Amino acid sequence: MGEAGPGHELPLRLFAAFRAAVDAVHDDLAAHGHPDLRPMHGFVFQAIGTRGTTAVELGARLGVTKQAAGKTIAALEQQGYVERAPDPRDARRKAVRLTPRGRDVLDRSARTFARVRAQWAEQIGPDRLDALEADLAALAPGEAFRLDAPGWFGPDR
Amino acid sequence: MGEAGPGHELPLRLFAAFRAAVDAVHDDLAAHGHPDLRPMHGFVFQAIGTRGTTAVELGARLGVTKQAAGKTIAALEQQGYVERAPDPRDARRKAVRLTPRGRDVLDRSARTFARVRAQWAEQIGPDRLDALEADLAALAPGEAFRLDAPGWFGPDR
DNA sequence: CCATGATCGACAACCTGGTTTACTATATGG
DNA sequence: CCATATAGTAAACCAGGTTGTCGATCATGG
Repeated sequence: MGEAGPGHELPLRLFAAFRAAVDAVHDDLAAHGHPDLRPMHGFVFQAIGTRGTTAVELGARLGVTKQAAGKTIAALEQQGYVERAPDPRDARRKAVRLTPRGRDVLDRSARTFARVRAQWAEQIGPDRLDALEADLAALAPGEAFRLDAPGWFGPDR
Repeated sequence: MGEAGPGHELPLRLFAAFRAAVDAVHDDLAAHGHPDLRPMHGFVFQAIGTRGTTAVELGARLGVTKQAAGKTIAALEQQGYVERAPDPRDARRKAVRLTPRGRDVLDRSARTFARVRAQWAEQIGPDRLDALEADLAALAPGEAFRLDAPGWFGPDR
C-alpha cells in the first residue's frame, strides 16, 4: 500500500489516460474526413459548442487573447469547420457557428469518448470507474469544464 | 449509477487533476527562484534527468526532432539549467547535464509532487488513491514514463 | 441628444517552439 | 580505406501565442 514510487508517476498516469482518450477521438476523426485536427482543436470545438460563440468569448473560454481566438477562428473558417455571420442585434459582433462539418467533429468526438468510457468500464468495472470519476472530482473540484488548456500549455502566459 | 454525463467529462477531469499537480509544482518553483519555467519544461527536465543525455536522445524522449531538442538545450543552457561538455569517447557527442540549479528544479518538483500526493491521500483516503492509481495503470498500461507530451501537443506531428 | 468611455473585431510586429532541408565532423564496418 | 551511418548545427519556414494599435459600434450620464 502507498507504494508511492517516484512522485511524478501519478500525474503522468493521469495524463496518459487523458491522452489515450484524446488519441482515440483523433484516430476516429482522422479516419473519417478530419485528418488535420490536432489534440488542441478538441478544446476549441468544445469551446465553440453547438450554440456558437464570438471571438472575445472564445478567447475567454480558451484562456487566450481575443486576437489568438480570432486567428483560430479564421483558420477553422478556412477549413470549413465554422462560419461567421453578422449579429443583427450588435453590428460589432460576428457570430461564429459550427458548420455541419464542424458539428460532425463534435458528434464524432462525443461518440468516441462514450465508446472509450464504455471500454474502460469493461476493463476495470463500472463501479471502479464511477469511483475514479468521483475521486477525481474531489481532487480537482469544479474544474470539469475548464477548457483553457491552450493558454495553459504554450510559451507565454 | 453510471451517470455518464457528457462523455468528455471524464477526460477533462483527468486533465484537470494532472494540471492541478503540475500547477502546484510550478507555483513552488516560481516562488523559489524559477519563475520562467512553463509546464512543458517539466517534461524536459524529467527527460534530461540526473544522468544527463544528448540532443538526439532528448529529442527521442520528448517526441520532437533533434533540432528542436537542440534549441531547447541551448535555451536552458542560457538560463543556467544545463551545461554541455564534450564526450571524451565520441567527439561528435556533447553530453548535456543538469547544473546544480537544474537539479534543484528536479528535486523541488519531486518534493512537491510527493506533497500533492500526500494531500490527495488525505482528501480521499490512501486506499482510494492507491485504487485510483492502479486503475489508471490498467487503463493506460505501461505508458507511465512517456515524456513525449511536447510533440503530442503542438501543431505539427 | 450627444460626448465620452467601453467593447468587438481586425491588423502588424514580434516571440517560442516546432518542422524540413542541408551541411560538417566524426565513427564504424566491410 | 572507403562507404555509410550518426551527432550536432544552421537556415528558412510555420503555427499559435503575445502586445499594441486602431476603427467601428454600442451604452450611458450630463
